[in-house]
Amino acid sequence: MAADAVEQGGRERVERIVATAVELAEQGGFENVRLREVAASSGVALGTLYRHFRSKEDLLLAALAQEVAALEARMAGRRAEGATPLERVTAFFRIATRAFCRRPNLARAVLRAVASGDPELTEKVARFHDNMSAMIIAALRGGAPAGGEDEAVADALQDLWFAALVGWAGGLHGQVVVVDKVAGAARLLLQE
Amino acid sequence: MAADAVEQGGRERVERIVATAVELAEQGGFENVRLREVAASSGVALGTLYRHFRSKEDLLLAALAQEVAALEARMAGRRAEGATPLERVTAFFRIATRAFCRRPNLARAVLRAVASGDPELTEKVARFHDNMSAMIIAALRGGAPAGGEDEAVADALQDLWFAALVGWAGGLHGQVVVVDKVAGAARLLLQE
DNA sequence: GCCCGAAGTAGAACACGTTTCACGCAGGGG
DNA sequence: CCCCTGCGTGAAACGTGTTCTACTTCGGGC
Repeated sequence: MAADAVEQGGRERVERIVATAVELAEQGGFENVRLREVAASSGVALGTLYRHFRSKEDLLLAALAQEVAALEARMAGRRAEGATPLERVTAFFRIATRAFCRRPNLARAVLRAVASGDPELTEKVARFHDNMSAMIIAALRGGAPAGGEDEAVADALQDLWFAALVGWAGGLHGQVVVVDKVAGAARLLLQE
Repeated sequence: MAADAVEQGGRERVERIVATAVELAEQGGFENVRLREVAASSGVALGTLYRHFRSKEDLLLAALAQEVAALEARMAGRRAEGATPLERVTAFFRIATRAFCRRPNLARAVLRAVASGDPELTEKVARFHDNMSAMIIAALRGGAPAGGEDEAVADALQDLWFAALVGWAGGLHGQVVVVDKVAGAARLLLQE
């Protein structure tokens, strides 16, 4: 194949596919990501799409990976703000929630992919989970201490966050409630 | 129409439909619940099925409602076992988890329906949530006390349970881990 | 006794995820 | 040089959720 520069838009196929999927998901959520349209809009054949992604959910998981990477980059820059673990972890979830919910339709679509329960995707979901855990633990320990239950607390908070987001996605409650739920649980968990 | 007794099997259509869906879900999970087959197997037309249920997810939610009702009936009979709130709530989640995971394929299918994020189903999901909350709170307070944060704790534990079940459904971990996650969080939340 | 509307039926039709097939094209090893 | 392999293409095909249409049937109110 010709040099990358000759590719449409200069980006690799996979990148283009994911970008198109994100765009469609932003506009109309999960159902709006029609794979024929993703393929056509990315200037790619349907078969090519399926060569790189096992399923629609898999494709949306790639979008999630992008978002997590962006969040990681953002968190890497700053020192954790807040004097106590509770303050720091609350601040982290506030940022993460805002970032995630900024594009509601995309968020809902991605959430649905994560919750699909497809065993093919377990590994990727687990990777996402680990990345989040690392960030949460980093927020809990801001400086040095490293409490004994950090992992357990981080795990619980992440699960809580996920469940709250699913509730948000279904329209059960607003974005603020998501943060409040996690923050409230963190307060109890950290006994402050 | 003739008296109910003349209906096939003596059960109403809706009952038969849900029962068939449960059966198919037990055997092969979400994808195995093919609506044409549900209809045919229930001795009903496809249109009838859609007159009673908005979607496949809606149908599976009805199955969930059945399970919750069964769990409620079961819990209503016994007095909450355990001396402390922690013991009681842990026992409750052990029972609930076992009941839910007894038929893994059905459980996964139902979970997927709950997590679909369909706004049409929000109300039913909320009702399910409320029923669970009531049972959890009842377990927390076994006799009298009624701690101030009971609702918050119950809510957190339910969310945690849901997230853990999604992880279980995806194959991330076993049934035991589900109970352990909830129990561990309960231990921290209740400060014991 | 008759009519109406609700619920049911049979079956076609549509949309979209997914699979498959036949083929092209480039690059690298023999 | 030729073939082999891997990626890509275009299009057809399949299965299944969902919708639609035309027809039937039943029970209750006039």
